[in-house]
Amino acid sequence: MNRRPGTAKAVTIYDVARECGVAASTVSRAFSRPGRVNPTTAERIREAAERLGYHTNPLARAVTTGRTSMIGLVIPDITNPVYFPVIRGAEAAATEAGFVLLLVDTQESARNEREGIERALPMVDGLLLAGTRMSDASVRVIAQQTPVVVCNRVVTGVPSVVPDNARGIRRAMEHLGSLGHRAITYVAGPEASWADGMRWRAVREAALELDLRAVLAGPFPPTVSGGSSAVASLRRQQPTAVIAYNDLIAIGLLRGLAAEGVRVPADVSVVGFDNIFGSDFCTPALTTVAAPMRALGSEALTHLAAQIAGATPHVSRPVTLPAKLVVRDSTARPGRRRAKI
Amino acid sequence: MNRRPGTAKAVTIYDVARECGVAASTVSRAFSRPGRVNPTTAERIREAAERLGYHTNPLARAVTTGRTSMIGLVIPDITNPVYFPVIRGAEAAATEAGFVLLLVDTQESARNEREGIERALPMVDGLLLAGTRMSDASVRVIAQQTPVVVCNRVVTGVPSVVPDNARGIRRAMEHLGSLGHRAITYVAGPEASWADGMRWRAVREAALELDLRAVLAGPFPPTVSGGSSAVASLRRQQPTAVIAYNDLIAIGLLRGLAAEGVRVPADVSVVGFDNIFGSDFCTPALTTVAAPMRALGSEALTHLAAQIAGATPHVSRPVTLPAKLVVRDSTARPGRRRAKI
DNA sequence: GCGGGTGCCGCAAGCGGTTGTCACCCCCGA
DNA sequence: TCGGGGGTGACAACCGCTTGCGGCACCCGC
Repeated sequence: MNRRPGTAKAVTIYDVARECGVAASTVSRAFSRPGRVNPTTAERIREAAERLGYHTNPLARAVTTGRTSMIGLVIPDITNPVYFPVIRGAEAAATEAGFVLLLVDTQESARNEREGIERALPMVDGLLLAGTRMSDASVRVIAQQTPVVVCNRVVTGVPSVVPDNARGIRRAMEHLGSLGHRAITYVAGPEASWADGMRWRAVREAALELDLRAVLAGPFPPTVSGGSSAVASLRRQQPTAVIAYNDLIAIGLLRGLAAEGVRVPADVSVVGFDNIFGSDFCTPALTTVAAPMRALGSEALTHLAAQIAGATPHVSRPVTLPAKLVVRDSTARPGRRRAKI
Repeated sequence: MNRRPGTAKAVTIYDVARECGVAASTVSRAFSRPGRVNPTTAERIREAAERLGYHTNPLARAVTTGRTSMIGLVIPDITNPVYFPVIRGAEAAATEAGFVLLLVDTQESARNEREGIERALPMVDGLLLAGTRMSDASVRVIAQQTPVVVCNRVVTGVPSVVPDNARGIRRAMEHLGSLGHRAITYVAGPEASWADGMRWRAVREAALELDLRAVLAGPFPPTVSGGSSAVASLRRQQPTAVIAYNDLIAIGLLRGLAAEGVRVPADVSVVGFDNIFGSDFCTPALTTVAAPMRALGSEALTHLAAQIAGATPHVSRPVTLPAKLVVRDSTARPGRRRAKI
């Protein structure tokens, strides 16, 4: 460690060893493999280490063991509120499991993602891919090089943890159906998104089972402004109820609709997806399908840690966490349409 | 690198060296110190490295050089929307400068913060403290061990980058004053917060200069529910205008006020702080003091990188970035009070 | 033709730990 | 009393890369 002048040189196992008259290897073992060294010696070493302020250097350890105790967290857009709880969940589980998180924000770019992963790869024990934009094949390639868990998407052959969106959508459709809506428009997110395909399919299936009609609008960018811009295209379809790809779009919809004088929920009901920060204090408060994002993060990380520890990854089917419908103020019985939209 | 069975062994400088008949040290130099080796040899090496898929192992490098190319990003609460843009800014600047970010979420706990920093310390080249909860003295202690930049707070003796909150508040006070408000209540955040003290002081000073009256309410937790709970204590003071410690409190205020039938801005104007995600789509849209958080993050990281590269930290006074007032719908002329609050 | 630069590259010693191997000691049982 | 075995701890090699030092060519000028 070439510390800058003025900063003390880090204390090493050799210092500790000298201090209490044992070999460096004994010090090493005292920490990495307790039981392999006499309890009293170990105690002496531990005490000396404490006194000297010794901390084992994770980097040096990593060179020989190949294990860094770091996990790469790959996020498409750290600015997207959906990911906050998953980061938090992952962080908590990581410190719990003795790992530290390396952040890779790819800014929604596949190139950035590739480069970021490449840069992180040599220094992490595993990768947590939260909403990756890569192809299934690419993910599988990565997964062959290092332990990987995918979060919020399923890639066959790679351990995945996802919310039970189908069920959440089913609940939303039931809710809308019971309110008296006959046709539901799904306002789609980005085409490349795995989740989008999944959700649209779930909407169609639920529609079939519940004897409703499913209509597609979009795709739109999964942002507030994307949602606002969707209003125009909705004008043709005159829906009484829409389910948006996510809350960001739903909120954009709310704003765009309000700007055109369309009342929510009186004129049109809107359901969001994700229950993000803010979905409760927009106007009207958004009815939304809530996935347990925080649990998703921690669950994914726990699996990853297990896999790193040597557990064989469990890939037969994805870990599924329950999603629920949060009913708030943006849904109601269909009213007399004022044909304004 | 003890890679798990099934994964290929990483290729090293020795492989590359053998491949093109030079010594390993030459390969090393070809990458770390171009110019120190013959251009044609360097090219040959680079080409062989490419062919073999060689990537220099940052960990091994770190062992000898003591430089890891990692920067620790310490965030009190990753779930707080204020930090998203600073993370984003820091991330962008980090990759720009060839660093990677180690995330330390302290969950608002000083103990977590201490432990997290301790854990991160041996593997980072520097620390970016965004809104730390530690004491000035503790921060200075850390800063003696490793390069540190503090973001969104000033610690004397340690390089800091902060928004020009005083000026933002001044603008807000002017705005409120020109609307006709005579007394402004500051709804305080956590007492331990540096920013809170700073803001309250700025409110008082601006009040003095503008011939307004400044009133203090609080402290309250800097959360939406904290803001809601502040409504009760506001009832006594009957303010016509409040400035909240942050947008979270302001939004809570909005909701609590609405629940009691108090109209914003007709009965009371509210100004927030931070311009977080959601402050534009709450109802009414929040007038708020907007700090350039993203710039804060990137600026702080840039300074940190410079410091790591050997620049002497510039601590005489904090780097100050402009803040501005975003006027939206939550402020208006004081109306006839309905004495409901 | 020879001494002295200079440019390029190899040697080997680390950096701070980990770990396989082996020597040693002590205790126990025969 | 002696042999064997288990428990401890030391030695040294090694992980992949960096770097000080020095050797070797080659070129220049006198």
